[in-house]
Amino acid sequence: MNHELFSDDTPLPIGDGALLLRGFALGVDDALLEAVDAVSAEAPARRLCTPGGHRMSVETTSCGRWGWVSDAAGYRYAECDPVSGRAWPAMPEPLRRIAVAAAARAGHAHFDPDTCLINRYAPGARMGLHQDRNEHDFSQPIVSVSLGLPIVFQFGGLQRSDRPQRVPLAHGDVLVWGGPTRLAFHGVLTLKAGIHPLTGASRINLTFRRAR
DNA sequence: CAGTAACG
DNA sequence: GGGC
Repeated sequence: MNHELFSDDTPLPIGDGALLLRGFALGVDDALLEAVDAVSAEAPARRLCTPGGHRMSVETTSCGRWGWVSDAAGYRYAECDPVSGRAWPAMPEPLRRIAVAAAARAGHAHFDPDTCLINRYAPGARMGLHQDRNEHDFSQPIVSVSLGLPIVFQFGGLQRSDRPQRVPLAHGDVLVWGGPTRLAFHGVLTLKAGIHPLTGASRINLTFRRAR
């Protein structure tokens, strides 16, 4: 029996222009987590507030030219970390490489991310349905890397009222969406408690985008 | 509404 | 768990 025939890396379509690359980051997971630790040492993750005044349940930091921030003034990209007043840490090469490779695998040959949002989920943390729409160029896709504990991703449509499909995500999975679904509503359900050998009691999500 | 609460 |  040739198992090569059955262990293919064919991207799984989850929508029009939206693909799940199962285990795509598995070979470089250690390097990614090491990079996340380095970024977090320079720009510690913190819980942001939404414009509506609610504290988000995830802990957020960023690297790259731009960092995603949210406060009473709204959602936006900032060149400096508002906590330190300094520029965000540079995007570590292992992070950039996996994002560019995943985008290419999904058919986006010229993805050039200038920001990586790092979200840490502890048990009980979640992310409600939302659109990534603070970027300037919607022709560039979104690349999302899952590390650590599994979670259920929700991928909806272009309207909040569209019922999202549920996609279980595991350590090493990578999602790429763009084109017709670039503005699709998405989120994740509440993280359940567990222990992952590499991340312990948490899940880490890396979201790569071209902000400008 | 990148949110919570209340309610079926 | 899903919609407002």
